Amino acid sequence: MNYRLRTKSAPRPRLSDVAKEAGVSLGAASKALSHPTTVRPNTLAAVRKAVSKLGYIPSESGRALASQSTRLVGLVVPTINNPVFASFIHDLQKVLAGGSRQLLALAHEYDRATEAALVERLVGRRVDAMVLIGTDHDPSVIDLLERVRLPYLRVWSMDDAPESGVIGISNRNAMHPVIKHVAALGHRKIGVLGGDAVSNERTRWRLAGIREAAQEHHLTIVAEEAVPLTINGGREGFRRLDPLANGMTAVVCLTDIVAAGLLDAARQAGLDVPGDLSITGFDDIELAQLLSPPLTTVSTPISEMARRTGDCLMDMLSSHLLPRSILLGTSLVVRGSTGSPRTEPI
Amino acid sequence: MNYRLRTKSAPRPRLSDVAKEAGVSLGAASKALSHPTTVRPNTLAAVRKAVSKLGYIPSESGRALASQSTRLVGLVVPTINNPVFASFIHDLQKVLAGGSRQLLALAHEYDRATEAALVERLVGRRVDAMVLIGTDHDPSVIDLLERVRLPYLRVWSMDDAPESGVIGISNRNAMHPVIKHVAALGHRKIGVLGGDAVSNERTRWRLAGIREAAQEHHLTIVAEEAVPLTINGGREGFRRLDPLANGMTAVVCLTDIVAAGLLDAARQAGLDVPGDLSITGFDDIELAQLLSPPLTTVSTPISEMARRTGDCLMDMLSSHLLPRSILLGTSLVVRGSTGSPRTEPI
DNA sequence: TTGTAAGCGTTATCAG
DNA sequence: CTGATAACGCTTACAA
Repeated sequence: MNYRLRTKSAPRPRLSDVAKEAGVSLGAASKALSHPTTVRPNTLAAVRKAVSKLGYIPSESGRALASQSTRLVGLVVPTINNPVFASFIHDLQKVLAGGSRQLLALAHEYDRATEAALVERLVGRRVDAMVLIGTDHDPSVIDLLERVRLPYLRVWSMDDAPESGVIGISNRNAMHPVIKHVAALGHRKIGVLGGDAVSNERTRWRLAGIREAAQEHHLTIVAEEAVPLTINGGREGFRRLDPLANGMTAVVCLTDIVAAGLLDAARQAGLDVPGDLSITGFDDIELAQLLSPPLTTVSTPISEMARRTGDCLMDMLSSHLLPRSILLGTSLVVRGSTGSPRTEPI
Repeated sequence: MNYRLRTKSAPRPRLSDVAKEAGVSLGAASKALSHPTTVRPNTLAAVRKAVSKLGYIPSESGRALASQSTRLVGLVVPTINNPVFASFIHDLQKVLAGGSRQLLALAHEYDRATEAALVERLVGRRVDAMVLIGTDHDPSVIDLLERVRLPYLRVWSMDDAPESGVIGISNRNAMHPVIKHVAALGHRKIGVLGGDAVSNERTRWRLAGIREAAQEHHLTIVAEEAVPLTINGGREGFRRLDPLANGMTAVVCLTDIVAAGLLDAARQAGLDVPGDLSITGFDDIELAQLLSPPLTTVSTPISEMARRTGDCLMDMLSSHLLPRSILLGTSLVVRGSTGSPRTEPI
């Protein structure tokens, strides 16, 4: 710390300065900038000239207060530090930019109370609309949103199939092809590795789908472990499941990240994948195809989800209509991490 | 689209409603909320009670206009869809949240003009401070920031070693250990794969470091290719370099992502890594250790960068002092993707 | 300590 | 089409 940063801070030009410079009234200047077609070309030109001469940049704060619109959309995600959410944010932001709105994204780190607090912050910021991940939230969250009548969308999961305001996949249904695939390869005893079912609805629904399908295909779920949804969580999961010792020939993971960690630990332990152990993931992040062997996983339409979320938001904001829910599809991507179990020991 | 979203929109309570409910003046209510210690306990209690009764949530718009502070920090990154920037955002946000500020992050997608436009948007939002990636920007960006006297920090690269306001690594120096390592393994002819040196200063400085070090260690750079900094860019890079045909035994990549793509393409082509080709990356993202073979790369202190950036921002905002620049260290992480070149054909 | 009142920088209404 | 003028919701001297 050494140099002084601001001295007297020459005040930034405001709209009234522009108006004065252009020789028009405040109102005319305002209209010239926000509704250029409703003023005379003369006026418009004069205002524009004054703007560039003064280097005027309109204050969104003032504008927000007067117009009751911040042009900000709030988003609360579990974490930004996860490729699925990062790319969702990235894509959504791109759509919103087209409508000259910006995305204010906050991370709750898988904590319900934090999520509720962040939503309140965003309400305080007077965002024009809000996007939440999933449909399972602290009751206070939805209460608040309804009370202040803030348009909101829930995305990612559509398992409980609400009629409107949700855009997402069926986590439950998404697991069926996975289990079918694993069963078809001849596996009979599997393990499952996911997040915390209590706090994570995606884990919960995927688990539900697995159980249904396992029953249908006469697969035995030897163990279900919950770990942090990180690489290290996956490694930890390998230790906890100890697949070989417990007779599993396949582990179904509820995210690619966790699968990557599990795969790493399995190979460190000298297992052959898929010879000794088959592994599946969920999300189909870029990493999945780069692993050795590349990961069999479920592809989720994140970009499309982002695009449709953006479109819906724009619609909601202009029409004040609540959009009908949208169910997006998923698909099984079979790669090298799954195969038939060895019938004989090596 | 079917249900009506808002009806008459009951107006949200404002501070004057709270004041009325609490039986105090507007000013007192304001002070009770923003400077709780400066009012009588009685008043404070009454205001708080009114707040919760009415479900009052202060408007940041109003507050921003009156206090001339949005509690928002602007950040412009190349892309959010890249683990290094995603985790930087995540970590920085966490630090800022501690100071009850929020991060508004925008992506310019490696386009200088877009970056300039985004900075102007953020200035329009009246963010309290701004963070830019790198020191190489359109002149208009810095001009604007200086003109409006907005505190800003530049992070990531510190190659041109400015005295203040920059937090980052030396990309140039970071490459020396890589080249030394490659040379020590016995390589003599290498290829280099990075982004576009014209628009990407990180690529430029890393390239500079490689050239210096290559000369020093008597390595020949057979080819330098510029590709998009994506997995597919890396794959494309493999085709363009065609390392074996051109006599290279190692390719030095300027980011892990690109290295991952190159590695994938190399293995697809049947090459043995590192037997036929050694590969190095840069960043040490999580992916690096999961590849097969795991990637030799340069570890960058992203979390520390984020933490120090956050701390500096807080300091700048409270003290109005421009922080002295900070140079952070990097380190070579040797893993399995580098080894001695085969002296004989197989 | 508390109340009063003057902004903060726009937009929007409503006469001219 | 333009120009006053009143909001918008809050902070902050200043006075009481």
